[in-house]
Amino acid sequence: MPELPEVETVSRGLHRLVVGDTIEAIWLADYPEPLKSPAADIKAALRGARIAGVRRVAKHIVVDLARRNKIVSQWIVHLGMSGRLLVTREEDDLAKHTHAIASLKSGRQIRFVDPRRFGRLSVTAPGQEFAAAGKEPLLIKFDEFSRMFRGRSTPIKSALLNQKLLGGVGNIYADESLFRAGIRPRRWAANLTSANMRRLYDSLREVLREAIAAKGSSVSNYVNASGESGSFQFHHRVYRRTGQPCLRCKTAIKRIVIGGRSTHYCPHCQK
DNA sequence: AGGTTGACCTGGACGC
DNA sequence: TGCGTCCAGGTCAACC
Repeated sequence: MPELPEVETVSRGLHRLVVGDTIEAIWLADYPEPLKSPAADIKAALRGARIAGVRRVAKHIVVDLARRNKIVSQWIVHLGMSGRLLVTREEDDLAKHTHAIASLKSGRQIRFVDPRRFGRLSVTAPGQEFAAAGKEPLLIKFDEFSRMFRGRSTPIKSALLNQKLLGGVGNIYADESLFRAGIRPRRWAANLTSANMRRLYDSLREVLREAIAAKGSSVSNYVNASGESGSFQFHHRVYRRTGQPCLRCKTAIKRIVIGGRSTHYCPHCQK
């Protein structure tokens, strides 16, 4: 479900709601799937820790945990396809598929809910884990962006989704940025001209910024930490618009499969 | 080593 | 109502 703009929205909301609060207790469901770290490690890292901040790295939510004013560990949440991280009151009804609950000193709770169980929870030492991760699309310079895709024998759509290259781009924003750049998703990354690269770089950053401003896309159940939907789904130009007229030229939007992922594009506007 | 595929899950939409 | 099929915002391990 969540790509960079949705994870950014959840992180900001969580930060606003819980920064400075202290985790008093942690409950983990009695099965291992969502846990990338041993349950005992997660409990030990969270219990008694103060939340120094919440931020986003690629598609990960990182909760900085402090003891005696020093950040000593990071709680890392990946939402997978269907994960939600919600700040609730203690007495609020428990959603089905709630896998973890952190109870806060303020009386509220952070709940991790994830029907499909593709999401993951882990804890690491500060600074670890992300050294080898992909570059942030909103921070990377054009030269490096361009160099990253040069010589790759794979469709540009697949390269955009490769989290070892860029971190945070998923299926919606890959399709939307390729539409804005006028590039066919099946074009090989290696065959893009530098003008193509420039348009893709600008389009990707533009669509991500607009989506963050709209608090993300809610195509099925995505909600932020307060349970509110985003609105960027109303601004999608190709994603899940198969058969509908292109907003620029009226040609029917096509759906194909690239790397096992649904891919939407305009056969007239994208070359 | 880089690239591709299928497995991992639940649930909603749709057709019969 | 029910049953089958297809689809869904993402990764990974296992293959070539």
